[in-house]
Amino acid sequence: MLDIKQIRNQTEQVKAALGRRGDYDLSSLLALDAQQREIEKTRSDLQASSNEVGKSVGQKMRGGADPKSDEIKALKDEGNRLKQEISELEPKERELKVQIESILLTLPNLPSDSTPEGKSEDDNVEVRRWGDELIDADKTCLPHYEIGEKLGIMNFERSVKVAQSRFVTLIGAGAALERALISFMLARHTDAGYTEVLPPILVNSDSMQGSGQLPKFAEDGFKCDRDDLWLTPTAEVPLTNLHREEVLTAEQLPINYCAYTPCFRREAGSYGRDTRGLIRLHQFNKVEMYKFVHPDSSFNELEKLTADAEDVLQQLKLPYRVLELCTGDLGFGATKTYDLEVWLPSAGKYREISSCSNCVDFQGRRANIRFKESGKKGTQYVHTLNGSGLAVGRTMAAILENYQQADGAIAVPEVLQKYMGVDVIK
RNA sequence: GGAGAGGUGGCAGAGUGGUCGAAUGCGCUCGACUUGAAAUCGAGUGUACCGAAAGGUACCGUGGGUUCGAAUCCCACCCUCUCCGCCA
Repeated sequence: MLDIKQIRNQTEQVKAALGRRGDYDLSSLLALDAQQREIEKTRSDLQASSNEVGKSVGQKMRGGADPKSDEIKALKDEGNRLKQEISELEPKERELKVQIESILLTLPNLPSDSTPEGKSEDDNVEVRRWGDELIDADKTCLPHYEIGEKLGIMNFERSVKVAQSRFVTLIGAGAALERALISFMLARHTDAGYTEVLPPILVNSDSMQGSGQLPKFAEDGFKCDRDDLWLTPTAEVPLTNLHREEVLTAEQLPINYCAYTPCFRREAGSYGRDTRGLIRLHQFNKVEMYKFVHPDSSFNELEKLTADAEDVLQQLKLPYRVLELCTGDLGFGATKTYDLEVWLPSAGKYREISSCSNCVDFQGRRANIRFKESGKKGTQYVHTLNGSGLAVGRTMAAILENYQQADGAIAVPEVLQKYMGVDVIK
């Protein structure tokens, strides 16, 4: 959520920054805000008078005044009159606040100054590449889902029977490889100083709003209606909300979490895309990294977070590139994002496998997560960052394709061998 | 799911209609005493919004109601705990 004060006081800057992402009209928001403030001022003055009246009645009564005296009666009448006036303003003020809030909740975060200009993913800027492509795109290279089905380690058809399309069942070495990847990633991150968390994966609507999924993206989520619970689309949701409505101390920061969770997405609006394989499923596994940090360090922390995600790919010796997202492709809550794309030889292109974002105070304000610096008055919102480290299914896809051997077997990446207990899948 | 108890400041805990944003204790900060520390003593110590400031408003789980006035009374809801039932 954006800061209404900033919108009010630095309107032109906010407009310009939002304008880089799309078309946003702030005039009605500002008008509502001005109205609300005026009503609030009037109401709180009336309230002060009313409190005065109440106090003086109390004083006189204790002083032995007759409750039926004209003096007391006059005060009560005055109190009633004020109450009447206040009660007329209150609903208006409340309504205005609701309207303002609902507009604020739909405004995306402001892009950072360094975020490149652009309309779509085509305008993202490549920052660097890493690794040699193990397999030439020219060479006959099977897509991961064909490899998987041939080896009997994944099954899509039966998953349709069990659930529906866009689900997978992993079997034998496939299931073991997925588990090995999760363990390996978590081990890597905990070594790097992240605390492992296994959070609830059903989350309530307040949590979904706190991290930015609601109200705007309700269509993307799976919901258990009877209970006001949603299946988490990403561990970012429970991790953000772990500290919702809290005031942390500056000494507690930074807080670094990593978490493995299944993730659930409807993938509405992507019916034709990536219909086969592990790339776009309704349910997938992900290891997420998450940071709560001091505002001074969040951009620096984004570089570290991205490096921690890259480290997983490097350990697995998977070629990848790093993109900085342009204004048109930036996620709703993010101010600056690096995407990691892994090389998929069957497609002859790089595919997103991680997204690392600095949300600055956007989620902190939404979820009311603050911190206090000793000696300083008041509180500040924490900055939050999230990054996949990594999407597990897509990592498996990359491994199957990049590590396939001439005989159709899959070499197990060295760092996974101790988790798998074998060095080849055939 | 059934029965009962309860939700008050960082924590513990008092407060059952008025001067209560809230006693007291602990914690924390500053000061005094001390060679230093402990102990002791003194002062201070919530958050948000409005305001240049003085100051004002709101907040005692949440939302409504009664009243001139609500932490306190009434209604609804939420949550937590204990016991029973069910259960990985």
